[in-house]
Amino acid sequence: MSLRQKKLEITKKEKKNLFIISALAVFEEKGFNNTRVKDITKKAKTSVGNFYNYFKSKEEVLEVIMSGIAELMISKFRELFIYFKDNRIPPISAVKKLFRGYAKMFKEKKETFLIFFEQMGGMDQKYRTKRNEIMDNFTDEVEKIIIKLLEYGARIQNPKISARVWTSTVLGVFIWWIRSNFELDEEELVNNLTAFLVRGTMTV
Amino acid sequence: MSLRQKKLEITKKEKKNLFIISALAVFEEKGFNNTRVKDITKKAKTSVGNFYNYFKSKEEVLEVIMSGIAELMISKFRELFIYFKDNRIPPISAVKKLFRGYAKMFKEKKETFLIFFEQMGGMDQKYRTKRNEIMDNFTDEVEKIIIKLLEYGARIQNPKISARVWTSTVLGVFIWWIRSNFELDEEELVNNLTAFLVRGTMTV
Amino acid sequence: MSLRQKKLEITKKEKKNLFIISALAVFEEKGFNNTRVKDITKKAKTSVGNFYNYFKSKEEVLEVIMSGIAELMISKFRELFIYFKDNRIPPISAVKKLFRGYAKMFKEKKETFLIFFEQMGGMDQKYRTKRNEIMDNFTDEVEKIIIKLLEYGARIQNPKISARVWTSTVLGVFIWWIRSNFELDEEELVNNLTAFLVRGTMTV
Amino acid sequence: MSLRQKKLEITKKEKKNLFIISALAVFEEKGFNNTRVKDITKKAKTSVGNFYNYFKSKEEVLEVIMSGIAELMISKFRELFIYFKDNRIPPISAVKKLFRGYAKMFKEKKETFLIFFEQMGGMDQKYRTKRNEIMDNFTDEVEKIIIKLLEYGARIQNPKISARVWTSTVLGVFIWWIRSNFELDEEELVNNLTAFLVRGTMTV
DNA sequence: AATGAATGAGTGTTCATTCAT
DNA sequence: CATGAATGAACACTCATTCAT
Repeated sequence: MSLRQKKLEITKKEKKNLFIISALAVFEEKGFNNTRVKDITKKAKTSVGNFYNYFKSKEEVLEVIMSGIAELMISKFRELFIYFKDNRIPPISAVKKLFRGYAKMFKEKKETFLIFFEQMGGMDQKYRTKRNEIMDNFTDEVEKIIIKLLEYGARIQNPKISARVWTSTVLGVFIWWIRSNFELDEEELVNNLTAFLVRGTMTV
Repeated sequence: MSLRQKKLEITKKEKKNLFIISALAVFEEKGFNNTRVKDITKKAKTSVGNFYNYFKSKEEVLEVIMSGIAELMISKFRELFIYFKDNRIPPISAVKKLFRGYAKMFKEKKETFLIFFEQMGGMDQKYRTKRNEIMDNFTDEVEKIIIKLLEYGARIQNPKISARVWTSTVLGVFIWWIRSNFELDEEELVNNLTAFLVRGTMTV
Repeated sequence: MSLRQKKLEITKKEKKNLFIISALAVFEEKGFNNTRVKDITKKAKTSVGNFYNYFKSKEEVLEVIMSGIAELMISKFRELFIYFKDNRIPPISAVKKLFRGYAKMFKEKKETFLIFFEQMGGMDQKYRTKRNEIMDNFTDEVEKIIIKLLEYGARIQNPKISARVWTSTVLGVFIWWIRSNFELDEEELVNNLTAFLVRGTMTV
Repeated sequence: MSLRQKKLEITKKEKKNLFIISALAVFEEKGFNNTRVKDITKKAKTSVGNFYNYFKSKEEVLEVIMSGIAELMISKFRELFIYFKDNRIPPISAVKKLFRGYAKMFKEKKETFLIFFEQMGGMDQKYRTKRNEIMDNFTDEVEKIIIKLLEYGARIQNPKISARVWTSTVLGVFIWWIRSNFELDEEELVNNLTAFLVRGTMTV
């Protein structure tokens, strides 16, 4: 690949990204179904036709966004799960660190998460299935935390249910936090969530 | 009003209900945006035109459904909150009774709740706002439980956040339960949820 | 035909007439195309279905109305043309008498005439043709006046054109009179119209 | 604005005009209400969707046409009224010149005028009101002729009525002329009309 | 690559007419 | 005769996608 080609490649990627960012903003405002391709291109300050030089359909943008989410949620998790492996960090602190990492991520990608959690269900079967898959995968990962916690306390709950509770709680609370425009102090939120989930899961 | 008119009135209400039930089933399957009025009338075994004798638009059915949900969630809550006022019932039992009541309701109205939680966000601003209002109202009610619980234990959490945690957890878990086709045993779900939330909220 | 049958016949005719009157009122207000059968039956205080016991279509009412107009215009003309045959009445007075008769008729049947002149053209080919036929027939009759007048003065105009001028003028002015809600005094209108048309047609 | 943009601008105006011309032809044939947007685009050899790149509704084409008419009638009048101001031209000749100008205009814009006079009444309240306004404005202008004529003869008529008579007569006769497919010789029509109206209005 | 006019299948809604009661 | 719910064909308008420039 020549230097010239590489440059073009980069510009192309940047342009594609611009479309994604524009799409996210509009989807968030109007919802996927009520967003016109023209709305996206207007925000990206280009023409409708040009959009189709980068994506083969309106749905494709969404798919790109969604794949990003799926990957992000899992990779972030793995990145943060490392704290649980470090025996010098008590598990509660590890949970806190994990939640702090997630809080940061939600803050940065708020539109993406809003679309994922609020809108994806309203699309069609295909997306609902995809969404549930992503949630299930995430719940599987979360189960690892539960198991780690159990090494420190007596289990009293079905770990599957616990994991589901964690997922529902964390995501539900973070989404509410986004919607409230991050009104509540991040540290307070993280502390409460940690205390709540850890205490709910463990017993003395 | 004559007897004949009364009868007609009843039939009309039943017919309207049939449309609502049919609409619910199709919305759940295809999503609101991908549902054609024809799909609804086909399921109701009648003609497209006739639909418009009962509703002035496709959106109106949704609005009727949504108003029903809002009312149902709150009225059910008030009906079940009575247990907290009876001093002979320990609060944990009261919570369990409440969850049992909700489990029953979610089971009966599963399509309605799926549409409410999964699809309403994907529609437009109007519906998102409405959904958030309903959730906020519900959270306000839930706060009453938290306050009741606090009479029995030491508060360690912001009750607003606690209420939000309860709402997110309960709804998230029940929706998952619906989607899993009620795989998990109801009693186990109720017990786990209760233990989790009560323990998470209270401290000895 | 038995007495009972005769009575029924009468009631039927009256009912039909009620529909026609109601239709006229609504057509005049909303225009034929924007009138719903329901509007007509509402005004007639009966049900949609019942309308079809008397007319086989919405168009049929219009046709009945139009036939009435055609007949009325010509029969009125013949009734009033009698003055021209009475040699004791000077032609100018005869014209005045004719216009007075027409003024009365337009006043009584204002809705009918408004529909005929203002709306019939906007319907389809069929009605435009019908309307033109009616106008042409009427113009043919009017030519008889021109000819009578010519016996009293020198002709300077093509009598076909004169007749057309008379028709256009008389109908145009009367329609304007109806629309202005008969603001102008009837006698003044008749006098002016007469002076105008007679003088325009005749020469000393 | 670049050269390219200017060219596009011109093409766009031409295209819009093509739609108007096509619409006129179809409206005239089928009537506004019986014209399908598809009929218009078929005549313009383009697609339904494209129509909506130029007009926001079927009604808008009509409105554009109507505004054109209103303007045309008045501007033509003002253009031709100049003859009345030139004292070397006798008023009868001025009237003739004016009618000649109108005859030409009616010939060129026959579809437009047919739609205006024959169909506009059958639409709804809005259009009837608009039509009457246009007619009233025109009648106001016509009154100026009457007043000019009065400088040459004795007034015997209410000038308001006279103006209305002129409007009704001229328009009625010209419309009939259009419908008869311009059978009658233009010069004869103009002469007759002039003689008729001038003589009807003036007195020795 | 960029533009925006052109395409046309698709959908909510209306309403004349029918029909069971 | 009367009622008004039921029918379904018809139509205005939308918008993702294509294509000529």
